[in-house]
Amino acid sequence: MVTDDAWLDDEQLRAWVTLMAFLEVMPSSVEGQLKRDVGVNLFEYSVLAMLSEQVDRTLVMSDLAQVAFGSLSRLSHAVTRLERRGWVERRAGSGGRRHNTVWLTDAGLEAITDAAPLHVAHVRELLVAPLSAAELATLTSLLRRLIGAANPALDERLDHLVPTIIERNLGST
Amino acid sequence: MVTDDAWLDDEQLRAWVTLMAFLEVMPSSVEGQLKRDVGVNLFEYSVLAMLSEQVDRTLVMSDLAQVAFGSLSRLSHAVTRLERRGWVERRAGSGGRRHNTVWLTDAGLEAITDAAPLHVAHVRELLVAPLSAAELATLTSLLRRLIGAANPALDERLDHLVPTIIERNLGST
DNA sequence: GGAATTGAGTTGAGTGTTCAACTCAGAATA
DNA sequence: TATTCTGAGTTGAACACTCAACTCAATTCC
Repeated sequence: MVTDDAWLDDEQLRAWVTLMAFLEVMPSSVEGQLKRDVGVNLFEYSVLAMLSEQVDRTLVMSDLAQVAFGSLSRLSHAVTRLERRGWVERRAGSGGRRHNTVWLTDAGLEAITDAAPLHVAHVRELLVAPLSAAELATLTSLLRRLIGAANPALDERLDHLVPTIIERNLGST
Repeated sequence: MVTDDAWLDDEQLRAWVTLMAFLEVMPSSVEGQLKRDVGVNLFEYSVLAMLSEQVDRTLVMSDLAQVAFGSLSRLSHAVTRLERRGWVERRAGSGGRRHNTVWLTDAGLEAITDAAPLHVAHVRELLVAPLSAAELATLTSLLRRLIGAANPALDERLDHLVPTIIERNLGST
């Protein structure tokens, strides 16, 4: 049984079921908090957050899609929604019309500034508080391994992305 | 900085970004495999799988919703779709009309039987292969802690659910 | 310098999920 | 026995995401 390559043993099945539950519960908790407190979904929040960390509050569409972990199409729809609220604006990109950029408006900056502490508090409850520092580091490295198996391209991009986000973030504290 | 309760330190932020990426990549990989190979989404697959592990291939709607980690509404819509394919049927529940049950048809059993090996192979690649047995156990317990923080009710249900699924599953090998 | 190609971004249709409103049967209360 | 209440399930509208088709500008290639 244990050596049966076609099925999963107890421990593997336990892991899989737990992961299923995790994938169900984690996003819905985060989305719930953001919907209630800010009125945006997680992806829209990421878009606003990534823009706010930029000195000129501006990012090229395709770059923004990468750092927010979404497709270009998804971003385009999201930007349309955020535009309707007056939180971002589309602008012709510098250096030719080949690139479109998104700019975070003053209202958008205010929105994300108000939202961030609430969101961070929730993240602390959800991810930081339940685990010790060592456990958190362990979790991060295990998740990275799984990301690598599922999507090597994204995994490699994370090598650059994560330090970038962390570095930018230091300026905001 | 490190003691600032309003923000996240580097390691915490790294963990959060990694988790965001993980929540993006993991479901889409699983959904992709199922869509391609079986033509169902993950939730529909779970519904079929949970029914197939039942001796009478039948489950009450609300119980099925629990074990497949979805809301009753979501399940109702999913059952409608699966019904259209002839893979499940709604039946009046035993003992009064208070409970509706879902029954896995022969065609549905065949579909899940064909699908399972492909799905399991993908799970092995995604979750089992990249980690050692010890790491997998560690991951499971860390995820459980996070589930507990996000949704204590589900966490408690998992205490009963996981052994039940594992036990049923033993019969199918 | 015209034609095909490529890359960035948009759009609309189709699909699945959520949310709130609804139905309906069985229990409880009077 | 009528009335209210509760729990299970369904339904439809609103919304977000995906996917494929499309536009348009910049490049490349004869």
